[in-house]
Amino acid sequence: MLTIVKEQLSSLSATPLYLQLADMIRNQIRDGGIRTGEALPSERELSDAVGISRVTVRRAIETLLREGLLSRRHGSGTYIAPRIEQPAALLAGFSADMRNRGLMPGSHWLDRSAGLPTPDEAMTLALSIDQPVLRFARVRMADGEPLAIERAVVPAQFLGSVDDVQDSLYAALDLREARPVRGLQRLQASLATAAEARLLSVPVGAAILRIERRGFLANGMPVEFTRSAYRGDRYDFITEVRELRQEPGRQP
Amino acid sequence: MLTIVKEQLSSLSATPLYLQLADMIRNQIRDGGIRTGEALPSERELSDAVGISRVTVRRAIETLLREGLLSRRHGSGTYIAPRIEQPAALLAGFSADMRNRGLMPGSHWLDRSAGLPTPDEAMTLALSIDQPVLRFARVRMADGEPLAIERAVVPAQFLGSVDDVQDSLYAALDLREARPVRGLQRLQASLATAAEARLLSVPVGAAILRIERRGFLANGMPVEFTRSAYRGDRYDFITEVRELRQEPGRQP
DNA sequence: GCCTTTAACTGGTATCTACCAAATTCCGCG
DNA sequence: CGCGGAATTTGGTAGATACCAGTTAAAGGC
Repeated sequence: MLTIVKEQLSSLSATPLYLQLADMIRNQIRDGGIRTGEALPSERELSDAVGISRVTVRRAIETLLREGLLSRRHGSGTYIAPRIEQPAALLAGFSADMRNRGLMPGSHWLDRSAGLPTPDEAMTLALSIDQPVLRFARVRMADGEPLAIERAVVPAQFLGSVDDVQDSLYAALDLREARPVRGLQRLQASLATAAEARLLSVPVGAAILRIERRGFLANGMPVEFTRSAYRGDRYDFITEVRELRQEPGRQP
Repeated sequence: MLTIVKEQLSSLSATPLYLQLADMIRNQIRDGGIRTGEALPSERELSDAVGISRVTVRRAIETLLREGLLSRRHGSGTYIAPRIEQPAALLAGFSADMRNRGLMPGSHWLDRSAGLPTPDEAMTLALSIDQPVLRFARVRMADGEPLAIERAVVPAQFLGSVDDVQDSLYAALDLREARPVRGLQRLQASLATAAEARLLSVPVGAAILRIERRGFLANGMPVEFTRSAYRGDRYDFITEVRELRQEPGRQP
């Protein structure tokens, strides 16, 4: 049973009502107040139980649908979706990714410098070849063991100097309000070169997962171009795919 | 300049108005009627140009925002997002994936049989060990060359018999209205075993991209468990990542 | 001339209302 | 008792309206 407390919603708050309601429902789902498969109260019930309009209730439900927490069936009701594991790769940087997996992130620097873009970097970052970029190359560790080599290139305009990046590139971009909200990643299986093998302490010819990521701002401007090489024996990449049109589902 | 033809919208049509409008705008963007960066007419303008309410216009725009075609700025306007390539892996089966890449899909069967699930198959498909499953194993080809080995397992309840699957597994599932709408994929780099090397005509120890996919219905029921081995030298996997909260973007 | 203020845009949230369409429930007929 | 069909309940779409909140550009004052 879902218990919605009318008094917890405030139209004076800065956050919109529909997000407040969404949070409320999300928390109750997380805290186990409602079992999976169980139905939510109908939109009309919710609406006048909480004293907000049905349209607003629907908006709240829609955000939760998009997160995959609920599923709707026309004519039947709105149900709590079965617990699903979150894909690890939700536009998280390496540090966040590792923490999600319960591992201790670490790194040591290979290179941190300013310079000019190579032709293909200029191309993918939509720069002219005289606009400076910053380069960050690190060996990334998980629980003290080398896991990946990461080489990031960022247009200098988005970061003051290379020293702004201490632990996390994304944290530094966040401060400048230049955190990417969208990314395109390319994954490929390959073999370790001699240099990579040495840095990752694996034999030459070991399996390597190469990930190339481009990060974009909301307006589409590219901010990040990162090429990584992950140890194939220690790392797997989880991703979620959906249909574009998310229509109401069926349920027996 | 965007030209919206009022007469093309019909409230009699089966598809809702907001989707009709979204299609209309989407087509004009694709056909290059409007340049990237350019602003759409304001919601109010659109609204009374087409003769539909602003709420409906907003719904149309929202679906295009989610597809990444538009970006909105509070107080400023709605803009065409810069052209972005579509991620190939949009819950497409192998055949559709290959056609997207401009390659001719093909396959030859290794196995097509009914049986009982192994313990880990039963686990991931949420079956008991006495519920029958169908197995499909194929070598997948692109333009006549072997590209991947694909082994799919589907609970028998979702397909009549193994003969229902001719070319495409997804087409067969579609007919029974059991097409997955959501999938979780796990990618890992690895090396070719002797058996794989023979089937894919690569040397033993070549780079292999292993993809494990679980497909789910809208209600969360698992319908598909597929393990594939792709040639690392011929295949790369493209994926898109987003922030959960998609808020309006900034633009200079 | 420049800077500040103000007014006129823009999208963002929220209301009430009406009706359509899919599922389910209930009831009466055979 | 079983089945079919009507009534009810659920979500889905669409409208008109009001006001709030950022942005931008024009109007005003210095």
